Amino acid sequence: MNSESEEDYLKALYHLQKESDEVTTNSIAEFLEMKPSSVTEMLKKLSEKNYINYQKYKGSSLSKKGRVIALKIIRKHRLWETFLVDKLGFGWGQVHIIAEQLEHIKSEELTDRLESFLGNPKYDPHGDPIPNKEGNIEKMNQKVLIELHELQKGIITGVKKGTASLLSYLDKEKIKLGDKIQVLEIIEFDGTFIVDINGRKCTFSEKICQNLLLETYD
Amino acid sequence: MNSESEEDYLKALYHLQKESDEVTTNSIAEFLEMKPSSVTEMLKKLSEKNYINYQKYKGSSLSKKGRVIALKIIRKHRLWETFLVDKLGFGWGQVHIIAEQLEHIKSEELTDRLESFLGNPKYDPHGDPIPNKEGNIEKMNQKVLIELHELQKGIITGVKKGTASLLSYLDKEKIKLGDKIQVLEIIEFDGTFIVDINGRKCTFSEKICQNLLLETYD
DNA sequence: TATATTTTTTAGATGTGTCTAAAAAAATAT
DNA sequence: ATATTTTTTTAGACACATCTAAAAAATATA
Repeated sequence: MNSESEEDYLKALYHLQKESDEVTTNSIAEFLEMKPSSVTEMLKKLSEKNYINYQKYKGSSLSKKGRVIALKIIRKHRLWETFLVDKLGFGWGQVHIIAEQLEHIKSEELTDRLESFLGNPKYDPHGDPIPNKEGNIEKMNQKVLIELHELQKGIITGVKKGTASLLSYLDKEKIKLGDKIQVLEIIEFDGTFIVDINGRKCTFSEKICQNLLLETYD
Repeated sequence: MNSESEEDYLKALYHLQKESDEVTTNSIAEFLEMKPSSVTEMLKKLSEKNYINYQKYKGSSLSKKGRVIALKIIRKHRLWETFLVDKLGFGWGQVHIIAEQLEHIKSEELTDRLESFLGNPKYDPHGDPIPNKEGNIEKMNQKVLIELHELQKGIITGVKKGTASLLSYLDKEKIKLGDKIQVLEIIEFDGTFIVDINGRKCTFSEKICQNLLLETYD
């Protein structure tokens, strides 16, 4: 049986791994809002359990076993989000925190029954694919920043074709591929996005938002 | 914010208090399957937080504040049980363990939405009353042992009128009012109940079951 | 390449909730 | 009324997951 903490780390690994195959200790720490030393501790434990491949000072990555566990958590998260929105009438922005608790409830039968109660949905309310019982998931779907709603989170994965200049702008602003981003506010008047990047507040024009690609996560 | 552990203790206090007003440290330990020393520790903490009245070597009892918290947990537990049975098609015996996890999910809005999604039920699938948002609950409903189903749990609260002799029988068997009981198996052939009392296996004839009163709990 | 900086790990501390063993208080029996 | 037993508490230990501060390794820079 795995602790909630372990599950959170595996989920983090999964999301961060979509960006680059080897995940750094610091990026996990930042993602989970923890200190790198705490992450190291946990990485040792997860490695011990053969959930991840980890070598001191090198990065870490999920093992097959670890990925299956991560996908089971993500499956539960997305099913619960679907339940909260479809059945209980919650709004998009509200379901995150609650689903983060519900995803740790342990009962395979519960998950399966929930799935069929929801009509075997293929996508959650944000359009992200729901892994199946076996831990298979549709290829990740990249989104344009402008499609995100308030409070949604993602990882920067690239820019639209022909906008390399945007990359250099981001470079100047010390924003890199793989950075974690959360939409804080969308100004209705001009479509400006106020986002949080690595704890720093940033303002993006509508044009930037139309060209910045990211992978959302829950 | 209270920990799951604190919530479990308050809930235990609530259930045990239905039997006698002052609850002993040992009875809590037995109820929660923990060592008395651990219970003492927690009682000190809960007392510190003004959730219980506690005096060394005397018993403990819920404060008004503590009772409200306990009832909120019980409310959630019974709503989730209703969800599991009514919406997901679980059987009676299966929902306990799952609801014990779900009852700790923290979101008032979730609880309230769930309640209205379920059609504002007044009773859970076992017939136990569901406390309302304000923490009011219908007078506890005492049941006859024979009404219980397999795996259901209760606390012995008395015997039917005119069966004082049953009490002396129970006395001989070292079974007292306030003892925790769980139905392990019901023999269809003759209606015999095999139950667990304080970790000890016991067999009750149908006649005994018709006369033994208890308060069920989840 | 030598030095400085950043990243990662180690060492040791803390808080929570549990345990065991022993001491203290209360209840029971002689 | 005293001795015995039971209950409850205290004292000290441990596991878990976190932290801070310092050391070690890797990376970047001059």
